Amino acid sequence: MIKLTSAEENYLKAVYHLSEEGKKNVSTNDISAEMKTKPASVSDMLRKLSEKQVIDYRKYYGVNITEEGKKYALQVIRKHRLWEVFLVEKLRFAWDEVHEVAEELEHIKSPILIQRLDEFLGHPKFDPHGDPIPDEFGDVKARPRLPLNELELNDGGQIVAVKDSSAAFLRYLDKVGAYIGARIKVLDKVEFDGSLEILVDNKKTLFMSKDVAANILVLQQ
Amino acid sequence: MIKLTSAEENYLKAVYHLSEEGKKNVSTNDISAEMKTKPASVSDMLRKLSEKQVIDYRKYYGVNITEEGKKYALQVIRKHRLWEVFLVEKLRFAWDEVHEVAEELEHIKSPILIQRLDEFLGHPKFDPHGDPIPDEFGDVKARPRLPLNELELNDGGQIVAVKDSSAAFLRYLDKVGAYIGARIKVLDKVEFDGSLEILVDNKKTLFMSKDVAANILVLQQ
DNA sequence: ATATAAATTTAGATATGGCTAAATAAATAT
DNA sequence: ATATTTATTTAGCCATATCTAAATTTATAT
Ligand SMILES: [Mn+2]
Ligand SMILES: [Mn+2]
Ligand SMILES: [Mn+2]
Ligand SMILES: [Mn+2]
Repeated sequence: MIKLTSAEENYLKAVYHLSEEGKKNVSTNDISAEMKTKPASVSDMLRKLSEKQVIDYRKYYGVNITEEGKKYALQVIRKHRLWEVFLVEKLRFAWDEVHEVAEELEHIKSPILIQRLDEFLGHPKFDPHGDPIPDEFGDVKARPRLPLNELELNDGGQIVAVKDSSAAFLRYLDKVGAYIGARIKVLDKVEFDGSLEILVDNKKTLFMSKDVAANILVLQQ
Repeated sequence: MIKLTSAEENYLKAVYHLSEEGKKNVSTNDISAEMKTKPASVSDMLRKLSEKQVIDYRKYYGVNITEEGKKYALQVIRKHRLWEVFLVEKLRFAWDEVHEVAEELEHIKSPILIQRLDEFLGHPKFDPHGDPIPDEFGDVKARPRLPLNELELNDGGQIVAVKDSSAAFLRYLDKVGAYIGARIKVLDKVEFDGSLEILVDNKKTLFMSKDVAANILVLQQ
């Protein structure tokens, strides 16, 4: 069992997330952008992660996460999302306030702590942003979901997650009344700029840009 | 508002605790023992804490915590003890399992987190080891308490805290059935070695060494 | 095919926090 | 009063994690 520092865990998580977005060889620059550090720092870290065999690294050609690496990444993600649930469900945090704190809490090293927290929360399956919580073995129950902007005219569905978890985006959703669980229907798609008119809960309509819609994930129904 | 690193917070807490034990000028070696680091590392850290004005430091003559330093130390202690309560009350940790995890959790930086945690726990006044939890202003409600070995023959009282919070000591107390809240009475004091015979909850008697008794704090009644 | 641009890595610096060994100051004993 | 012991500090080293600037490799355009 290798040990990872908090910084290593953060980088590994970034590599995992970027890998999930389809990319085969995750690039130094992509990681640098994700981590808000300089490419030079990334190169250094990749060497370390490679030595610990949680990533496959070929200089100049990007990295791929290993099976072993995935396990570690998924445990950190599990902790992150369980803590987010705790903050929202038990401490009445808003969903736009949890990310940064969870970013710290996810590094607390205590197997019993996370097991008990999971129990205490009633084994939640999704975090406040609709993202699935891996189980203790790293298994993830993925729901089929697609960006709202990819729905066709008159398609209906339910908001199940957000892609962007930034406070700015989440507060915007709060303001316009979009939330996880909301039933939606596409009333109009503007050809010119891809913006949409959406019916929410059969009650009110909502106009949103394509950019906003692309960050709202729906289960088509 | 200065910022302290986790390491600085740990050292400052150590200085605070040693100061509370009466000592005027806390020595480098005492801190070194408390922190389980080498005296050379302590000297280095004292310079840093002194620059941040949370301690008064005169080389070779030991340190004293400043008023400003006390405030910071008490906030870390507050967080430590609140997390301990959380672990025991909500996550069913045993009182001998919480210290190390709280040692990490106490460094999470989020004012709202600790305020909400306090609320969630119902504003507890004492931690699982009977130690008082400072309020948000750093005020501590101290209970009068003295080591059990200082009680006289036939004196009675109630266990209100433990001095040593090590797992070994706490598990020993569990084993013999001593706990916080227990009513006790001194049935015998052995002159030879200072060991005691104690009546617990008017039910069973208990023999303990002077060393053990010195780490049990009672409210005399 | 070569020149240029972009991406990436390396080199060298800084900051934190730890260590050992050597130097120095203070305390103690003769 | 001086020598010895103990406590403390300083110097120099290592590891982690970041940075900037320079070097190098790969990709792109002409
Ligand atoms: Mn993190
Ligand atoms: Mn989330
Ligand atoms: Mn700590
Ligand atoms: Mn405690």
